[in-house]
Amino acid sequence: MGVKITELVSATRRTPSIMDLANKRLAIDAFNWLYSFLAPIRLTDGSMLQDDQGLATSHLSGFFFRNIYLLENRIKPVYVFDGKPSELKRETVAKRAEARQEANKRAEEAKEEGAVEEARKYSEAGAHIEKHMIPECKRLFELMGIPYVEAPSEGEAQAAHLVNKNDVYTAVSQDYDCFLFGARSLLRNLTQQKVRRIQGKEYRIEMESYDLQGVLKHLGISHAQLVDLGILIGTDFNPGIKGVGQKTALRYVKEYGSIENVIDKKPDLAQHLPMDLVDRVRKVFLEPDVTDDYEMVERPFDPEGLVEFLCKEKSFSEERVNKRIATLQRELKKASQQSLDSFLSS
DNA sequence: GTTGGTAG
DNA sequence: CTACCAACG
Repeated sequence: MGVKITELVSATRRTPSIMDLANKRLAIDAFNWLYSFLAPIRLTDGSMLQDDQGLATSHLSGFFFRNIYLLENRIKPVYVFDGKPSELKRETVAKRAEARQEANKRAEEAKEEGAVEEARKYSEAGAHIEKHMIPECKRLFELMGIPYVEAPSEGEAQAAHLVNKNDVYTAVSQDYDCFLFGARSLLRNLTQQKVRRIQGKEYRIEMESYDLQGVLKHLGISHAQLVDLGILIGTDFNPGIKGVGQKTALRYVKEYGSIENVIDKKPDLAQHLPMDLVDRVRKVFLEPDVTDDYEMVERPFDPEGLVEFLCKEKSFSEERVNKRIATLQRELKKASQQSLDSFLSS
């Protein structure tokens, strides 16, 4: 879910075009995107797409088509996988697992009653990563020539580390947690940009880019204070204080400077926020568990291997897969010809 | 989420 | 060419 600071950062939002990302390397939070595929990529009744052995394939569909789109635009993705979750996250993880199980139970009931829309709604809420999906995603990335990095712990922390080392141009995730981990820049909504018109007005889900310096300047606080603000609202590592949202948290942090001072002035908050927990969560964000032990190996794009994997093993339509690979290769050829032309004429 | 066919 | 919608595995 991530820390809820949408309202606080919205004023600093920029909306780049996909062309701005050409030839840029991007660190993508793999689990974040994986979840984002599992809810919507389903049949009408809410069941997942699956191979002939009954294993879900929605993750492969999502990543395959999304990656083709990125490569077509000459974007260089690097996926970052989560490692071992922090001990502090255990409660959050357990709570979410429970909510998903509950949703899946309701989905089953709805399916039995023939309530298709209900079934779909609850199935989406019950979406969860299955064990087999992660090695399958990695295999897909290898076949598409896309490197990936294993984070020691949080993927977002490692992605932030890659940006701050200038190994990538930006971190990509729907969550703002990257900022708590100190990422210089964050990109959201990296999907195909489609316009829809309602009563003559154009609406689209635009890409959003933010930079940490801009956010901090706008809010008038430091990075450490942003972390405290997050802790007051609640993060994946602590529940936050009931009744304290983004506006209030910002006011507290600006007025009192730190959580210690907030608690000093409002002692009744202390029971919701023990200082030993605060210090542990601060450490998660300010001294993140990251590694320099990675390499971003770019392999060749392997069309035959992709067809073998997706179509032969995972029941994808050969026509659809081949078609998309063909248009990608056509686009890349066109792009390289254009850059050669402009080189020769300059 | 993305594709691709169909209707306007 | 756009809008809409079923299908995708």
